[in-house]
Amino acid sequence: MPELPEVETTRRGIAPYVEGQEITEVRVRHTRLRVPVPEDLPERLVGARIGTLRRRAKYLLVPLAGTPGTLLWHLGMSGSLRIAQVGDTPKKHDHIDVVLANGYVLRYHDPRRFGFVDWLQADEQHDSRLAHLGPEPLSEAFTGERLYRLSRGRRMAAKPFLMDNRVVVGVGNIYAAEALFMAGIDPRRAASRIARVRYERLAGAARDVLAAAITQGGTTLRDFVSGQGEPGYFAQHLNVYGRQGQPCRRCGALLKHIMLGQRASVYCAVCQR
DNA sequence: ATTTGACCCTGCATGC
DNA sequence: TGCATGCAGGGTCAAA
Repeated sequence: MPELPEVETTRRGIAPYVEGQEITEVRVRHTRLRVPVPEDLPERLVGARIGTLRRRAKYLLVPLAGTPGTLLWHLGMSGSLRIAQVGDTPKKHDHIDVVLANGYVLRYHDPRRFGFVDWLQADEQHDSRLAHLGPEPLSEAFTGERLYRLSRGRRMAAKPFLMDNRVVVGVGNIYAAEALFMAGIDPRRAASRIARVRYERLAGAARDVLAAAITQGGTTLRDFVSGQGEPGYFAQHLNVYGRQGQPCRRCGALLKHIMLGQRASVYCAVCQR
């Protein structure tokens, strides 16, 4: 899926086309997403106006202006939201269309259907999906000190620890691998056995790599596209993800590939300790 | 309590 | 060419 930079790229890409627009029609072609599409989606959306889009972790929040209703949209592993024109023929796996008064269509595409769209509980603080999320990685609340404190007594490997949404949100498989490389930390190292100063480096690395990826419009591996259908250009900046067997850009050693928590992990055994 | 593994689903690359 | 296998930007739940 889209990790945080890809969701943020999507939000920025579609916002100019959808914000302030009235919804004139909703077409649901496939209701069986990870969470079934709410049956009342069309009737509640049609006639409503879209407010300012927000993002929390990898969720996109779509408020309906002047009402307490807000859509919670998650792109799963293979989901994308794109701007289409009225009349563009839907392709395979284009599951939902939100037709707007300006002639554009917000179109949801998701081959694997791990994503979903659902109503956010009126109170964001009490929504079970958002309530226990850790801080945004680009916020002041995300610090090396926090990583250090939460890691005490945790035997799990550093990489799955960094990908734990209660620790910090939005860091998925690509950017966890990249941040650990930048910080020189072995992804297998027990979280409890990493010193405070090294966590400060890791927090800084995670912030830097996510910010750089947003600037580049995200990472396109197979199928990620922005709201306007553009790929992201961060893939060419990846140091380790997907580069197993290739030379480390820093020391030249061949990058290793292991599985950690069911996820592929690539790292440099020389630079990461 | 923490941690691991299975699972949701389709598409694609690989190997026989 | 066909078929089987395994893996892919995530998150949730049960079981160990």
